[in-house]
Amino acid sequence: MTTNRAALRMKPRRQQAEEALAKIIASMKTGEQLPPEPSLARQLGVSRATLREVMRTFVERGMLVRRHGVGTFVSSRIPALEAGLEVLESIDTIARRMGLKTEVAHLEIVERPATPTEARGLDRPEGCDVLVVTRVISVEGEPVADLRDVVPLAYLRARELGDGFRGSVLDILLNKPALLLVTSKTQISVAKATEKFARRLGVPRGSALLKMTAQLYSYDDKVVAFSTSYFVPGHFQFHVMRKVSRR
Amino acid sequence: MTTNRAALRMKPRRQQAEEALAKIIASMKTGEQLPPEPSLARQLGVSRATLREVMRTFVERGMLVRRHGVGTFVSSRIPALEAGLEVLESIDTIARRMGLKTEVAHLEIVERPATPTEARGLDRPEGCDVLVVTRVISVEGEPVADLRDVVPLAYLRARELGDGFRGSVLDILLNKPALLLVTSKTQISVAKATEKFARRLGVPRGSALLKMTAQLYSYDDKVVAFSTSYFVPGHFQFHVMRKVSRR
DNA sequence: ATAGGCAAGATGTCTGACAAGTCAACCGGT
DNA sequence: ACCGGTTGACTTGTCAGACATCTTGCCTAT
Repeated sequence: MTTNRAALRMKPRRQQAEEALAKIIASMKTGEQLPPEPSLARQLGVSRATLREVMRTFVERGMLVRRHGVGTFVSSRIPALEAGLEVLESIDTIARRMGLKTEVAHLEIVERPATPTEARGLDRPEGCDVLVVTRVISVEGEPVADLRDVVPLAYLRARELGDGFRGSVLDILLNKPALLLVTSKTQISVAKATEKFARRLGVPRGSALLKMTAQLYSYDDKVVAFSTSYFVPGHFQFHVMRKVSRR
Repeated sequence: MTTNRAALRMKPRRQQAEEALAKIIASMKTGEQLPPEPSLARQLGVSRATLREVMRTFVERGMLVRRHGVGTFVSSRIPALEAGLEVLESIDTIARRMGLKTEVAHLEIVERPATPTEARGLDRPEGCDVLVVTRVISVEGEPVADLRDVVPLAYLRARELGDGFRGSVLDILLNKPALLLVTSKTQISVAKATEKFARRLGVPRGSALLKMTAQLYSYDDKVVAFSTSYFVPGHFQFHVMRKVSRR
């Protein structure tokens, strides 16, 4: 077999170098200067051209600043993405990284036709069949989020959510190699807790909730999932690193 | 004078190519394939290595997807940053782009020692002298945001805010070439309108507001400004494009 | 029909060179 | 002693060409 499976393909050298450089950056203080490109390339075992492509990604993320004729400097090490919004991750993944335990409550999994709002969010005809997963996520016993994911049946069926379902539809979608998810567009707003949400989240009725709605896009720009989340403030700290518009 | 001023320095070829490629991408449909690198490089008048660095930035932003041995494809054209959070812009700039008029009310400009909270946000000793600018921004007559910017006097003085001050401290800081601002870290949460905010923003007391606090960093990672903003929901739609964590 | 080989064409990487910017040390004239 | 320009070392920016590797589809031998 000449075609090798994606799973056991070796990492491209660029990616190896990227991880290695990330470690180097993490070990340096802010404002410190990196070694010159030629020696850094030798150190990482790649050519200067490849190294420069790698560095470009870090510049794009705002972690490195280059000054022509002077050098390359560590700008701000985004601290291993604590709960930053640049990268889409499931609450479960974030909580696990912070060493916290999550539980699922009020779990409800149904297959039914999409409502008009859901159809619009999915960019699909109204009434198309979708899988709807609703649940409340608790971290260390405290309810922190009310989540609803809507996915067309073509992408996910109810039976694929095994009994070990920990509440993350996203993690399941990410593990379907055929989908090749790329980006998510997340809208941010606020909402007041209705009677129902107040009861489910254990907060006073009318208290302010952080509301996020998101569309998950595959590489060909199809909407794979449409999700609505309500977060109880104070439990998760969301932040986003923003680039200053370049001159 | 052998050293030329930053203002009239020619754009590096990479940046020219970046802008040209952005236009090409914008003119293409999603999923469409780009020309091969060699011909694209010729078309843009740069070498393949430079073109690849440029492409890397678009890949990093999720606008291009590359498949080894196959080609490069247009993924999703982030629609010319409507009010996305990836790039830091002033409300004034956003509103102007949308063709709306802004006004400033309750403007208050004082120089005084920093409060403990402000000092912590600025990562400076408590009581250091700062410039504090507070105001309410209205768009088309409707109050939409209550803003407070805190800047150490070393970076900005009250007298630098001319009489034509349109409410954007950010735009003034961006136009100070010596600062070289790079990134901003913005925390997102919610708050309920207190008596004071309710009156200033013309909303019922206790209604939910979107709260953002941000630190503005210069290239050497000094905090140049610390700002707190309260947004009336519904007037601005904030969203953020999130990358899926790479495998 | 089908499996295997093969070649075309795409991205991935490397090498070595030169261009351009920055900074500091140096040096001559005042 | 001071000031101004020059030089040179060192950095990032860009280039050209070559080869490696991956994917795909065609084409042939079975």
